[in-house]
Amino acid sequence: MATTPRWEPRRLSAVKVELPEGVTPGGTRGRILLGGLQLFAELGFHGTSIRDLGSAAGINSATLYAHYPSKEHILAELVLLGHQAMHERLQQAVLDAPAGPAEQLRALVTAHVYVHTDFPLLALVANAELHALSPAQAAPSLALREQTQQLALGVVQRGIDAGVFQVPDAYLATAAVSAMGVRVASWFGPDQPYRREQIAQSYADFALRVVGATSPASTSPASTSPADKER
Amino acid sequence: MATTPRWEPRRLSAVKVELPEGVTPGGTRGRILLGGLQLFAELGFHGTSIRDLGSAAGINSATLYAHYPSKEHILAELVLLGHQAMHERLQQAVLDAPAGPAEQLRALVTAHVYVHTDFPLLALVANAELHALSPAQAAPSLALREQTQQLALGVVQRGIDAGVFQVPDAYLATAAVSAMGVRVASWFGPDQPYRREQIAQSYADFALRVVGATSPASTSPASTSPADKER
DNA sequence: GTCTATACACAGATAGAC
DNA sequence: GTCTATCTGTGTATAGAC
Repeated sequence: MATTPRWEPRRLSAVKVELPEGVTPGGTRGRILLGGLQLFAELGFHGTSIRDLGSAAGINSATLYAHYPSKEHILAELVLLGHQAMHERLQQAVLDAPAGPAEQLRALVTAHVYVHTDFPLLALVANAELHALSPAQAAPSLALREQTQQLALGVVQRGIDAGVFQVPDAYLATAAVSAMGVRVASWFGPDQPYRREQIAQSYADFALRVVGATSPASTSPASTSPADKER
Repeated sequence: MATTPRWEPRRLSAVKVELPEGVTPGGTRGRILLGGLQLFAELGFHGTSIRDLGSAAGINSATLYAHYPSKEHILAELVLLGHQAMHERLQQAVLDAPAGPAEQLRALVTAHVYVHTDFPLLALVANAELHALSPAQAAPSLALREQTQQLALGVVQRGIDAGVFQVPDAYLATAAVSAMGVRVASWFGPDQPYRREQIAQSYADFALRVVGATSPASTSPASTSPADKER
């Protein structure tokens, strides 16, 4: 058999297909982008054909080329949007937070979780399909990623330097905290019992515990319980 | 341009391409499996052609079909090997550990990190390419995955029930701890300054902090620093 | 901008000789 | 088991009419 039927199990729950406010282009270009978001998240870049993309956007595959010069350009735009949204929100979170390292880390992790709960498809595509881009197309996103990582690393390092975080290595702690949030995009959805606020608060508590925050800026040492338990 | 040249940036550091002891078949079949491990990790299942697989194994692409009935079967074997290795090692770690929840969680996280540092390619393929398998081919791996998750969840829950873990929700804590280890496969390699033992110990410390272990079974509250710092 | 039609490289897989 | 040669569908992308 030479064909590849589409029996692949869904990679994500039934999540709303949407992009951050104000960045979705209007008209056909917007529909192409949203279709690409869903398909790339579900089947991967190489698993998605331009005919798939055309169908999802309600147009013939040839019409795609009136809007994007290649399939790769569609992915590149999505990956960049994802990295921009991440960087903007984390940077704003730190800017809006009180001055202490604990408060800033809490703000950072909260925003990190929210990006992954609010735009799980975009986060997944930006992370998992970045490797399918050419170096030139990936470069802007990689630069943003580096900046975002430095932002988080800086918060942790300043907490250590100030003596309010008790953790031997800033990088390992940052990597661990970052990993927690990234993974949320893989399981968050309407078919599980946790609300976004609850996950964000719990994960912020976890992060402060990981870095060994002496007087955690937590609302309570235990947060809340899930809306309903079925796990 | 209708062709797709292979300029994709590498998804992983230059890691040794190997499978757990005793599971690599001999001869050509083994070379096919190892070649598939490298290629699927680097380019993804859909990004790898059967001609790529043949070249990597040093044979003609047609010869593949004397060993596997389809390209998908090669991936299926790799994904299953990955899930088996994970489940066996985590189960053994818990069995070998002292009885307390803190000691068991430490053993679990240590083993979890080691699987990801010792077989990062296999862990990546098992996690990231599982979705490319048909439901029938994915089923055994999904069953193992479920068992492994229950193993970890059980350790955390027993710690909570025994009153030695102080965390409001077992599932969120387990998901967070699991995420930390999974991500290690994406950055561990010879080009970074951390040794596997150091990561494992730090992450076990992090895990005990996340669950709020009262008297942590840690060797020290601070573990060690990296061999050399360049992060 | 959108379509139909099509070009042409490559995909997975098979036939049959050795 | 391994090869050469080949089948056939699908891939990305383009040409040209409307």
